[in-house]
Amino acid sequence: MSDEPATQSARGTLSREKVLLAAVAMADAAGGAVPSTRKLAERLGVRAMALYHHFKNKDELLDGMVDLVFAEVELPEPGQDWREGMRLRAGSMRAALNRHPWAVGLMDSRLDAGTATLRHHDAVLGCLRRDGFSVAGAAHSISLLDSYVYGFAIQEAALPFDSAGGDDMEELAAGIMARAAEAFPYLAEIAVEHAMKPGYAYGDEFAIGLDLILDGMERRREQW
Amino acid sequence: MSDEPATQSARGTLSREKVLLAAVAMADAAGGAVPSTRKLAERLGVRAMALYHHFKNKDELLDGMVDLVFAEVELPEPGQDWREGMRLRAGSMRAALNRHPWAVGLMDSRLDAGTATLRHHDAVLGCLRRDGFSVAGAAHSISLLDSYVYGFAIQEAALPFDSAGGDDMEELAAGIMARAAEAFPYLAEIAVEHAMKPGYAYGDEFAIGLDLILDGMERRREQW
DNA sequence: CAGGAAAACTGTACGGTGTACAGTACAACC
DNA sequence: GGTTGTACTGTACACCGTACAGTTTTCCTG
Repeated sequence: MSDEPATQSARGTLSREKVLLAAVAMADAAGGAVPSTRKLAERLGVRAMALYHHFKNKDELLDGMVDLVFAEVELPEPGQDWREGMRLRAGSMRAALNRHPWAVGLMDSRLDAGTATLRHHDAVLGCLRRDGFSVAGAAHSISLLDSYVYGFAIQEAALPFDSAGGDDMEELAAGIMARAAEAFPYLAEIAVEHAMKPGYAYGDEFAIGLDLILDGMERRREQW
Repeated sequence: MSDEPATQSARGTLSREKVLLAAVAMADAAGGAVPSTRKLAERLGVRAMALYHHFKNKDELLDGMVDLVFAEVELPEPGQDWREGMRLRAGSMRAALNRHPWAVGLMDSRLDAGTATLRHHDAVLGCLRRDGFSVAGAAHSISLLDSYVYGFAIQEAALPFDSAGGDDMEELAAGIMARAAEAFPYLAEIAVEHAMKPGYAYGDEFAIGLDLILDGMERRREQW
């Protein structure tokens, strides 16, 4: 609706990068949904099929979008202590997945890693290897850390309320618990005594779990 | 194609449970994709719109499918040691997500937990609470364990080769590394010295990470 | 047993999706 | 200045979820 190509040609208006940036912006705005090819094209002032000159198919476009998310993640700097480096990049990765929640649902079906993704993993591996982790130890560490970060992002995305806190949740918990009554006593307990407490925010759990993992890595660093 | 309703009515052929079982079976068979309403209906000898008498919309059907996956997970038994209970249910959950890989991609958008899901979480919480974890400690533990299991399942699902091992991967790693050349030295190192070793299977990482987490929980059990 | 209401199905249709295929117009090069 | 390749457009297809309006069949009630 914005700027139609009218009858003129729109040659030169498109490029891989411009398409990806627009797609990410639209997905962010839409909350959790990747735009359709037609909507994306319209935003770019172009017809849907024009996209297929820059991407083999939609899946390749999704690959590119996910790679853009990885490109946003802060990587550990060369001289940095492994523990601080891991904490920073885990937090940065989580933040990126919170900014782009649509990426979480895409990750399980992405087969081709982009170059930003490869650079990301290479940097993380390097930080560990340079600080005394063996090859196997670094592999264990990355599998564990990535699983934790992705899984935490899934759970935050699935939360029906804002994980930063607020009292939207009290009514929700109350509703669930009313339905489930006393059939699930431990769930009721945790809802009442933990999640409904004033200062509660699920997002705070991230650092707690991450610290446990980093402690365990520290302890195993030499033996792995 | 199998048994069309011809001209007669197909009354009584449907029920929530039958629909869900068929949907899960079809999704499993298809690998990673949930069936369309039409395909699902055809398999049940019914027309697509008949499904909407048992489910408000497709999302509610997906909720039910995910709940069925949770129902398959073995729960810790009442008298069981927390550590053994957690290990068993984590392994069982991972196995269920491997059997039903389509569920992994659904989890980030499920807002309404089914009763099997609630029972699942209640049982896990109970196992921890009965063995000395505080309410907060149990909350930390569950957040961490669930994140790890879901995240690991994501990574297994995203793997372009079978995580149980095999040499499909050598060619793949070779291909990637040929493209990436020496731009990613640490990635190259881990590919050659770790992932391409004869006995390697990514799935083995699961137990290693899980043990680290359980150790950390043990250490924090009293102080949390 | 009659009749009417509720429940479980069918038929059709609408707007949306990804994308195959065949133009068409412009840019660049011999 | 013609040829060739590239980047776009137009049209069309099969498929998707589902709204809405029948059509049966069953079951409850008088």
